[in-house]
Amino acid sequence: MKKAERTRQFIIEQSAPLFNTKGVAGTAMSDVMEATKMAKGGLYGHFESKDELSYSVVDYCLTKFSDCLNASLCRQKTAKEKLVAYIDFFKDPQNPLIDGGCPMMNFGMEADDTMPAIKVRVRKGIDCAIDFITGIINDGIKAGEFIGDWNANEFALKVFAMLEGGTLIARVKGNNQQMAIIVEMLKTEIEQHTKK
Amino acid sequence: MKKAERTRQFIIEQSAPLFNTKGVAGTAMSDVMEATKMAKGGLYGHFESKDELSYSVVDYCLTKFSDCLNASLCRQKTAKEKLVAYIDFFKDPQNPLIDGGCPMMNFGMEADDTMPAIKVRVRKGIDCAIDFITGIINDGIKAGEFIGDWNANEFALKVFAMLEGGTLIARVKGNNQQMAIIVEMLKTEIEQHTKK
DNA sequence: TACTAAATAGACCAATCGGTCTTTTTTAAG
DNA sequence: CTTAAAAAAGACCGATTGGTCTATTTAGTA
Repeated sequence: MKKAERTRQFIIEQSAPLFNTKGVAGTAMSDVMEATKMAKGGLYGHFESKDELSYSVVDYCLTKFSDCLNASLCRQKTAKEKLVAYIDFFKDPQNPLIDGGCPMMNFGMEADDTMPAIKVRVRKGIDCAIDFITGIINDGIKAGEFIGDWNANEFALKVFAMLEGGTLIARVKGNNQQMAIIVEMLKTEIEQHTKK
Repeated sequence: MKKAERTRQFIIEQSAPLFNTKGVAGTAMSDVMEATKMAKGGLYGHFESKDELSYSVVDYCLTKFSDCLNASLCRQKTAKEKLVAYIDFFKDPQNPLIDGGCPMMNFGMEADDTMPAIKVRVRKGIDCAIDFITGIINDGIKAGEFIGDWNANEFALKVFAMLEGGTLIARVKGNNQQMAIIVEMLKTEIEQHTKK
């Protein structure tokens, strides 16, 4: 990897927590300068605008999210274990993977009306997330772990929506009490659809 | 109501859609000037800072949300009808009560790490919302509409989390398909806990 | 080690930011 | 209608914004 490419990646990684906590509009290039200890000229040699940097940051956050999730899940063997691991991945919004919380919610809510380029990235992230859960459930049905008439799509959607809703509550309230209940409810529902 | 108070309210009402769509950081006082057709001096006669205006806007949005919800629910007689009406209130995130979508999610996500004064307001809003659902369910249990061993708190939390998660999905994807499924799932679960 | 190309620094820019203050206009009571 | 007070306008302020450009430093190769 060339020097330039390494530096570019370094800038993205240092900027990600900033954008994810303060938002795109709330993050100034002076913040990025401080976080990277680089001068303005250095930054603009790698990104032609703050917008372009923000797109790269969103891509990085979503990819990191997906990568870590995958890494966590591939340690599990059965579909049920994977499903539970997926849910547990969200259970502590106070200590998120990237400072600021879930990038899908952060960037999604900021971008929905005003930043189409970011909105489309988040949309793909959400689609991937739900499809991923659906896939695990269908695998479990095929493997005979789960009962056959479980609607994989519906439950995947329920899992994702409840986890994101729970993230909102936990972040705003500053504790994970409600999130813990949500996680328990989801696990109970998984148990009810597991063959004995 | 004095002139000053009317003007103050006018400024808040005109600003609410701005802050709710573009965010606090993304909304400039020049935007508020344009929306209200007022000059800077006029605005700062009613609010000592942009921050103070933003707090009033958040309060206004949450109050409007709560008021409209109450108005919608008090038209219903039974607890079940109220519960269904509550859910239906969220079913079309493409056409929200206030431009920009759900203020709890919009302001909550922007404020969670950086704006404690807004965060505390949203926290109260979320608590009220969940308590409100819990109350409806408990009323329904007492009235004999719902089965007795239904955990009101848990289901209230589920309703709120799924609706907020569904709002995120709908806003980012630009359609209500998933939200419609979520609404259906919730109604089905209500039906399952209704005495026949 | 010398040299060339890539990478970075930082002075600089116009535009915009949130906010102030004095002047002017509007309001409402007598 | 007069008048005193309230409300609004808009010129103005320093700070900060995103972004440019040239001089300088660094990196890699012959």
